[in-house]
Amino acid sequence: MNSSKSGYHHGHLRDALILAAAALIEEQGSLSFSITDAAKRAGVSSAAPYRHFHDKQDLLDNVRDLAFIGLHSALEETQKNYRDNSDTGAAVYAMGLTYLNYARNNRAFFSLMWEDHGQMQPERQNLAHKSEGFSLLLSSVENHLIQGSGKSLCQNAEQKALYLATQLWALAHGVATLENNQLLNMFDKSAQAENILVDAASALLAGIDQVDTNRFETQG
Amino acid sequence: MNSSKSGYHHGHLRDALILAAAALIEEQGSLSFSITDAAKRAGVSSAAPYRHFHDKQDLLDNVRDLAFIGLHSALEETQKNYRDNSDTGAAVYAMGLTYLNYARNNRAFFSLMWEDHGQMQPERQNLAHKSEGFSLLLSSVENHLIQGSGKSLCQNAEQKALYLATQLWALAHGVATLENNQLLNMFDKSAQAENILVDAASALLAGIDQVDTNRFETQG
DNA sequence: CATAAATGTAAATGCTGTTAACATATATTT
DNA sequence: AAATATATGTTAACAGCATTTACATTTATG
Repeated sequence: MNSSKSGYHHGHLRDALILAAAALIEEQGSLSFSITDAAKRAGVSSAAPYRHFHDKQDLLDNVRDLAFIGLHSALEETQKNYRDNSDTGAAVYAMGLTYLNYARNNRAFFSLMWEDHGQMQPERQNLAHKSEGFSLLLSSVENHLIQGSGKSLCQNAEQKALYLATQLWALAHGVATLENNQLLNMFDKSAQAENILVDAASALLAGIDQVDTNRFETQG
Repeated sequence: MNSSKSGYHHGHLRDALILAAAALIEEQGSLSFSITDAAKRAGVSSAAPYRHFHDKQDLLDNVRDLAFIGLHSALEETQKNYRDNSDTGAAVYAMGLTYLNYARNNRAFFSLMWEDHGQMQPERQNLAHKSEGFSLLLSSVENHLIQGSGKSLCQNAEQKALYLATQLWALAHGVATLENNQLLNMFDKSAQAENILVDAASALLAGIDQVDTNRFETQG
């Protein structure tokens, strides 16, 4: 398992190519790197990658997996920091802010994670990674709802949490996406993404009991 | 100004290329059409487009303009339909739903409009089109705030409307983007994009007076 | 140790955006 | 109307790209 056993065989080419691609994406801020460049960076010829990946999309899929791991660990860290905090709402906001900050600090990765760049096959979606991140947000929301109601979750409360978490995700995703494309403060020059996200999330958490409870009552 | 004056000169090649590109984008659901295909569809050689567009991005910029016109007229139509409706909140929701429906019915256009596909120069952004659409949402929000307070907008109310409109835009954009990438009901299978958007927007409109008024009071 | 499998290389293919040299139609000037 | 400049088309070429094929070399296996 040496790095360069012979000078001919690489030893860790698969991993090296994923890291090379990730580095190129970060540096160039876009997904339009070439297989040739990634191979060059790993020190092999431009055909070598095809021994480890079916095509460029396959390589990108593996970079995407890496990106999801990064986001997931950031969310996990945030949730850990709020474990003993009695302000369960603040924990929910913090999850949203972590999402926003990840998007800001990893623009191209964030785009790669969520955007369907033309020809994504369903099998390549990797639902596991996506659901793991959402589960963390969901548990924060559930924790907050328990705190708010004074009792444990019951009846359609689980569905309520699921619905609220989806709303919060959509909100955070919109803020992060617009911010990343330099659109969010195009009109309101003084607006800050963090404020917009937290204020809107506050309204969502505050409004959940008033507005749309009926949707869940009348549904079962 | 004939369609084909001589068989050699096209007559309306510039417009024909924009329409051909738009058609290819719609058909293929992505922006990865080739100049050659667009030229072929317009009945000219693959080098002819370069007499009318500096490069492919220039052609895409013109397709984007077309897409913005489509969204703007849809929003304008919706606003017109709610002009004499006393339910000003419903008008705001309708603007969001129009945005969502445009995104659904024009996936690739929607992506082209907002996403920075790698190398967008600031000059090519066409701020006018973007701000025109936002202005329509903003006026709907202002109208709702006037209705709610019983008096006309005063003090920092304009800024409040700007801030709220930005929040609503981010929300609608997030819902539309996640929905277009088949992510929105990945976890909550029963969730409908329309419900998520309207319910969350309701909470935003309901919560604006309670939660973050202080941000505007302490700011001036 | 022989041989199969894995993993590298070089060369070729076809598609792409783009440019250069050239041809023809249209507009303008005399 | 003839001469000429400009606009707009063509064909042929270029480099860069993803990908494949034929071949070479190293590693693993019986």
